[in-house]
Amino acid sequence: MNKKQLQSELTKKRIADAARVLFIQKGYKATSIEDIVEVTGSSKGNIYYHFKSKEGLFLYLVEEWDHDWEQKWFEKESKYETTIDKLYGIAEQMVLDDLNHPLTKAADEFFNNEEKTSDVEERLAEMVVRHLKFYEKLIREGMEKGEFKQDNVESLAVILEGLFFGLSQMSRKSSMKEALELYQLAVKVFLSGIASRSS
Amino acid sequence: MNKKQLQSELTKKRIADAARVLFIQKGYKATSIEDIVEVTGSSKGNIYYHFKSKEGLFLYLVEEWDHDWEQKWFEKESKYETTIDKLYGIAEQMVLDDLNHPLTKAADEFFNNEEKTSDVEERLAEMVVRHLKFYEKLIREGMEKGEFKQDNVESLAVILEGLFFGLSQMSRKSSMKEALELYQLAVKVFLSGIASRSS
DNA sequence: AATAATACTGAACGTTTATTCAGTATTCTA
DNA sequence: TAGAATACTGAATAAACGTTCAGTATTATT
Repeated sequence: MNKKQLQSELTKKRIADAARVLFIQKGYKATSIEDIVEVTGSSKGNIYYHFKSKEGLFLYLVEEWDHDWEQKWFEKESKYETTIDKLYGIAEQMVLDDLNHPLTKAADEFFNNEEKTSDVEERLAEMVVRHLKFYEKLIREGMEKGEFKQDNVESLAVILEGLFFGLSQMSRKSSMKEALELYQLAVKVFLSGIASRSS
Repeated sequence: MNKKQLQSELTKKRIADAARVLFIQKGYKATSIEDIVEVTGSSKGNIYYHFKSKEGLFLYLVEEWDHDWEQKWFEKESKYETTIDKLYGIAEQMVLDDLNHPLTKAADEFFNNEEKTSDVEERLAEMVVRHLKFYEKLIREGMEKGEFKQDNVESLAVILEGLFFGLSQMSRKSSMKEALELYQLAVKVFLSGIASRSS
C-alpha cells in the first residue's frame, strides 16, 4: 500500500470518527459539515471527496457500526451457555461497547425527519428488521430451551428493542458503571418482573 | 368575551394544534414555521404574534401536554385499586390519550440538540424529574402494599420511564390496538418477567 | 362615524448549511 | 525529472429557515 493510499485511509477514518462522535452528541441534523471541518481540520471539499454527501457519510457510519457490533457479538455468543446469560451479555456489550447503541437515535432522527429520497429508507428499515430478527431468534431459543415462558415472540422482541432503546436514552448522561447497573437490573426485570408473585 | 378575543383564542389553538401534530410527526428541528403556515393557513407573522418564538411555541405545547396528562391521570387514579392495575391504567392512558407520549421525543431532541440558551433546559429537566418522581411514588406504593418485591426504587423508575419511552418509539407506526397490546404485554413483562422460573 | 386597539399579512433580512468547483499541493509513475 | 494521478483547499452558490416589520384588515370603543 502506498504512502498516499495510507494517508487517504487515515484521513477518511479521521473524518468518520469525528463525524460519529458529533452525530452521537448532537444528532444528525444538528451536526453540520462545518462542525466536522472544525474538529478534523480537514476542509469541506475533502469531506466531500471522501464521502459523496452528508447522507452518504452517515450511512457509512451506520453500516460500519451495525457490521462491527454484530460481528463482535457473534464472536462472543458461544461463550454464553444459557439464553439468559446471553441477554446479560448483550446488555453488557451495549453499554461497554458504545454506551447505548449510539447511532440508533441519530438514525431514527434521520429516518423520520429526512425527505424520503433514494434507497436510504429501505436500508434503514432493513436494519430495524434485522434487530428484531436478532431478538426474536434469541427469545425463541430461550423458549425452546425452556428458559422462557411461551409467549408472542414478535411482540417480546419489539419490547426488548424498545426497552434497550429507551434505556439508552435514559442513560445518556450516566457513567458507564451506572449504565451497566441499570441495564443489568432492566434485564433482570425483563426476565423475572417486579411483582412479588407471578400471576 | 369578545368576538375578537374568541377568534384570537381559536387561532392560537389552531396554531398550537397544528404545531403539535407537526412536532410529533417530524420532530422539533425538522418542523419549520413554514410547515405550520401551510397547515394552518395563518401567516408567519401571525404565528409570531401569538407565540414569541419557535422555542416559545414548543414550550407552550410541552407545558400544556404535561399539565393535561397529569390532571387526567389523577382524576382516574382512585378508580384503580391495586398498584398493578394503576400500571396498566397508565399504559392505557399513554396509548389512548396520545399514542406515545408524543412530545417526549421532540422534547428530547430539543433538549439535546439546541444551544443551551435561556431557562429552557432547566424547565425540561424539571419535567424529567417530575416523571421519575411520579414512577417512584407508584413503585414505592406497590412495594409498601406488598405487590412488588423490594428493590432499588430510583433505578426501577428510570427503567420504567425508559421502557415506556422506548415503546413509544417502537409503536410510532402501529395502530392504537397494536400499541395497546404491546404496552399491556410490556407491563406484564415488567411485572412478571419472561423467565419460566424466577431466580 | 372616528379613532383606537387588536389581529393578521407577507415580503424582506440575516444567518446557517449542504454542496460544488476551479485551482493548488502532494505523491506516484515512467 | 516531467507529467499524470491523487489528495486536498476554501471561496462561492443556492436553498432553507427563524425572525422582523411596515403596513392592512377587522373589531372594539367613544
